[in-house]
Amino acid sequence: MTRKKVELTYITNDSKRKAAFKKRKDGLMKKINEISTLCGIEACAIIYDPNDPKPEVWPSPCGVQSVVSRFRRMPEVEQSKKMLNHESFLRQRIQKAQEQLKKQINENRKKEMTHLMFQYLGAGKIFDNANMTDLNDISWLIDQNLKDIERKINQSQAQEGTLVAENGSETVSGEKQVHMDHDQGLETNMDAMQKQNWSMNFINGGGDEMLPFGADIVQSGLWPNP
Amino acid sequence: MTRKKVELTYITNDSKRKAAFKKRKDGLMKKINEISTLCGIEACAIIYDPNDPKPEVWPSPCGVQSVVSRFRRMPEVEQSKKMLNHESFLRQRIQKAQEQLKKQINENRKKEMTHLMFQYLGAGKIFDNANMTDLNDISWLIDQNLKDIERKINQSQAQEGTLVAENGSETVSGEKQVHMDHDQGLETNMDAMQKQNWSMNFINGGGDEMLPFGADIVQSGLWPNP
DNA sequence: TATTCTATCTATAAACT
DNA sequence: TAGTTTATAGATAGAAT
Repeated sequence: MTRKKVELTYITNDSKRKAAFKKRKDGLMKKINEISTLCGIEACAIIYDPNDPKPEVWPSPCGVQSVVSRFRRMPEVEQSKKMLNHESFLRQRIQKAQEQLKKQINENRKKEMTHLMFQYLGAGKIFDNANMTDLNDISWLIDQNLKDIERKINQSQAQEGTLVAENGSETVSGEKQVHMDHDQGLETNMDAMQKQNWSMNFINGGGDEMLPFGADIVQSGLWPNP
Repeated sequence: MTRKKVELTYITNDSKRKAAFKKRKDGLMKKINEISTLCGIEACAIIYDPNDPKPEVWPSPCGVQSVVSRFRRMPEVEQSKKMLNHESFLRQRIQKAQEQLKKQINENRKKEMTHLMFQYLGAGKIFDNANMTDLNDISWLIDQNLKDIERKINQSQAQEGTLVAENGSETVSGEKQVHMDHDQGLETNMDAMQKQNWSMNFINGGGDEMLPFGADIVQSGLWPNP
């Protein structure tokens, strides 16, 4: 019952294509009207229905003539300079997709390492049979988590500063406090999955800096070079 | 915290307008690309950023030239014939809005009358101090409801036809049955609102014929005539 | 200022009339 | 076939970075 994600290819079914055309043409016209009004810019669109020799245009035949002649007045060289044509449009989209993919790979790696980290911690084992890359990443991950906790503690201390001072005690160093918590965590026998959940929570809640790994995977031939 | 419904007027705030322009231009280009691919049609768009003498075009300068020259080859008279220009575009939108308004007014009237009807029924009063129009509408409403119930009874009888015949008894007339139910309903002391809910349920569930009232209200000067 | 994020609005595919 | 309805995919305003 879930609507599909619209595959971007020619719709072969005649009636469906016709229906889609009508809807999308209307939507497009609405959008052009909106951007023109909202942003006060000149724009036009021309759309040909293959079953009809007369095109649909916006904003009006005269408006189109005006925009088109302005377009034609410009020398060919200028035209192709900074313009967004079909090719650069596709480049743009590919680049965006690459960036998204990169992010996703990074996210996946992060989760993987978090999982691995707590497997080790939960089992009370030492990191001896993990490979070098994993160890580096886990190390980085732990550092990030610590920094995150420090940041949060500093924040809450800033908020409760007056309260602490009234008790007459010195403010404890955020960093020391954190390391103690972390070490204690190593000794408990909490279920690994629970820990992971907790971990994911504060990772997602805190800053989401880019991990240092997996950043160049997408450059290795899957996509054409821009 | 709720996002506003975007008022369709020029955005005066410079940075907001610029941001909106970028987003909407990208969206528009994506849409043109999609309709062109999905429906296999020729189309082009030209958009001028006032801060940049070079327009953004789709699908490419050459593609635009091609579509534009095809457009220009057509005699002026033909151009303005069946085309959707700015004016007819606005007409279309106004007409749509009018139809929606008409529907909404009708819906409101329907609910109002249903409410009124059950106020009377619930209080066990006669319809003596209601005005003529209300009485007509309530009457129509009741008729519709009765027809709806008959239809449903006929349907279920058609389904259970064999079962009834096996019991050796004659099938009771749907209409008679209905009237009895309705009369009994008049004598009970059910809470009026409960009845209304019940009423709304079967009204919405059944056929939603147009009520005979309120249909011409929007014609009385609020909107320009198409 | 530009980019990213997210809550919300809008477009529209699919089902139904 | 064309219009209507409904639920989801997609666009985007406003906030955060």
